[in-house]
Amino acid sequence: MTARQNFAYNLRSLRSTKGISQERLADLAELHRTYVSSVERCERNISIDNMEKLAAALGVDIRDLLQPNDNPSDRIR
Amino acid sequence: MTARQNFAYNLRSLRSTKGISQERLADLAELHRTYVSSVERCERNISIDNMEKLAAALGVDIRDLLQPNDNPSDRIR
DNA sequence: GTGTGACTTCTAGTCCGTA
DNA sequence: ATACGGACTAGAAGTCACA
Repeated sequence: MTARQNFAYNLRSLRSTKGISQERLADLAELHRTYVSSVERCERNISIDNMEKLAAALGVDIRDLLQPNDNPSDRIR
Repeated sequence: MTARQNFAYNLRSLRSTKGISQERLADLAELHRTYVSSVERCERNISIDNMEKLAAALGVDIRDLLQPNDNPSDRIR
């Protein structure tokens, strides 16, 4: 369970809870749609500035996106 | 008070509380001494992987390094 | 022990497309 | 609405010499 995996999982989870699309989130955070997609798929080593942008776009604290969770898919890796 | 500023401040603060040098921390985290220095001075837009390395080296949770604080120097900026 | 500028290598991040 | 690929540019990673 890396920080990156937690971030990816929480991002997707929070985003869909709020009912917004990757595209919309990307716009709000001023990032590219495909980039948000790759972050959620845990492919990217995101920087702190962009983590903050995404957190702000979702209206949460950056630490909320780093909260440990035990999503099954992470355990597989 | 950006996430970056919080991280920088907490890193330095926690590190010196533990009484270890930048050099020692860098070794523990497998990063370069001058890189740690520049992160503490808020010059670098550090990535999540390196944040995790530093947190692990200090024996704390990554979220502890993102805790908001009201250090005076940040207010000046 | 730390700060800093300069530098190269590597990847983050964008933009175009297809499915 | 999302995944994924290729090609590209911006910027982070990583190192060094010197103060």
